[in-house]
Amino acid sequence: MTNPLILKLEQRDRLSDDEKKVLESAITRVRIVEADEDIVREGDRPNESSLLLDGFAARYKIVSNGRRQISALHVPGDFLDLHSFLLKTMDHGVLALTTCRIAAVPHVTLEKITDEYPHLTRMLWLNTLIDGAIHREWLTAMGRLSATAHMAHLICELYLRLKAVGRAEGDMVQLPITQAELGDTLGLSTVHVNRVLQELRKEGLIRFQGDALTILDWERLKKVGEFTSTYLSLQNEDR
Amino acid sequence: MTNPLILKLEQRDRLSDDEKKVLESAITRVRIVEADEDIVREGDRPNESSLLLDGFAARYKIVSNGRRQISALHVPGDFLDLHSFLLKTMDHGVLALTTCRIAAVPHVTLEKITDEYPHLTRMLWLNTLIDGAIHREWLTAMGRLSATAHMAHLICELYLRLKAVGRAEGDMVQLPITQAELGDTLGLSTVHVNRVLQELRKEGLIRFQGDALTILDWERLKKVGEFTSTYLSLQNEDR
DNA sequence: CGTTTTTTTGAGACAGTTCAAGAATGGTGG
DNA sequence: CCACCATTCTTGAACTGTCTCAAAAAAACG
Repeated sequence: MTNPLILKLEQRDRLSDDEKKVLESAITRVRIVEADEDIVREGDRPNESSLLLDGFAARYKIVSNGRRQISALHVPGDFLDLHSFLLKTMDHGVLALTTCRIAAVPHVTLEKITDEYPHLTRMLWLNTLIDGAIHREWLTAMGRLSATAHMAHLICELYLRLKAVGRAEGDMVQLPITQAELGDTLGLSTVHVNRVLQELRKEGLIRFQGDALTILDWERLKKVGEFTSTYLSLQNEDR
Repeated sequence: MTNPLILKLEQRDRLSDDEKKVLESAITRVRIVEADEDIVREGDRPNESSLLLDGFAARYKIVSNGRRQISALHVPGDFLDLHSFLLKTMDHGVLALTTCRIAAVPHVTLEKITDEYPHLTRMLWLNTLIDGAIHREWLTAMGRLSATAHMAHLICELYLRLKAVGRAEGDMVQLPITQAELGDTLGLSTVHVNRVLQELRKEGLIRFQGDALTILDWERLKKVGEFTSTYLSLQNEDR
């Protein structure tokens, strides 16, 4: 099975065989993290970055009253904390939402890549820029969309991101995320998440039973969520 | 007057004289953009990135009902769209909030830097990573803090960012931003922004008359806004 | 100084929250 | 493979933070 990071990057630009080899060999070890365990903790100063090979993970912060905000949801092929290479101190924790298979890429290796492989460096930089673009999109959805639109938007995004790494089966994706976790992502209460999902179901836009999320009406879902995929940079071009 | 970008980066790591020279000479032209004008538009594919030398600017998106969300506020020394170097297509617009002095850095020059100056490349990458860290912090504030706490948080952040590029005079900074713009930043209505500001004033935390924002009680303001500055990466270390 | 923009105030409306409890699911050990 | 326990989902009802609309006061601008 091919490395989902390479799959992800090759969607955005061509990688040379040499670059792919460098990426493959950048991985020192692969570990398993069980659901609900921390992968990295806020305040940590990692000397390696974690690449998600399998499973779902989330970046999160806890605020004073114990409430939690998820600032990113991650699917296979995503780096969970590539930014710790240069930011040094983690400004948030990263949590496994399901059992996760995680590859470690030492920061010394990343430094070497920046010294010797300019194009590959740009591709890794791009990877973090896409994270940023998603953050901006979430900010807009959170600040200016209704709860229902926001949820529709998130579903559109996750569907496309999963599809882009080969994790969609037709209109269906496995999305093992609880409504409480969705609430922490959207900044909503669990109760309201439940009502919003019911609305999307009643409208015939999605089916969501167990972990199986099915898109029933893509066009209308996109419209409800005011979704345009530009920010995901799914275009292949010279970078 | 020294380039505020160099001031900003030197706060995070040492720059060699050579690197500083490269940065200085990366600028092709400087232009003035008047308040309320677009600096870059959503959908643009710029072949240069804009560096803010003077003034205030904002990244924003417009949603269907005409409402606007500001996803970033920029102060001198900030790149407004360094990410367009690799993302290619702008996923948001950038607007001048005041008269702005803007330097253009061609993408071909940035490409050359990534080819030849690894450490400088990492510093530019870092710059975009800090943008991302701010996005995450805003997401948390927006999703899980009260309007008052969110406002206090934003004020703490802007004060520190302005101070970091030498734009604070003691406890005071010039902040020429309207309450409507603050609302678009926080995801609030103008009316509510007004009430929240009154509360912060009544509590003796800030003074805000005209454009002059004064921090009257930093410790208490930080506490109200649940503010910790880690995410701004104000530490000088090897990157 | 008149005009526009921004700030401030009041009052009613509503989207989303909280609390509480019951129903459905899913995983686990015997 | 079933029975049990824990988690997750669902529902109802009261509550509240923030919004909307509208209009006056103040400030900024040319």
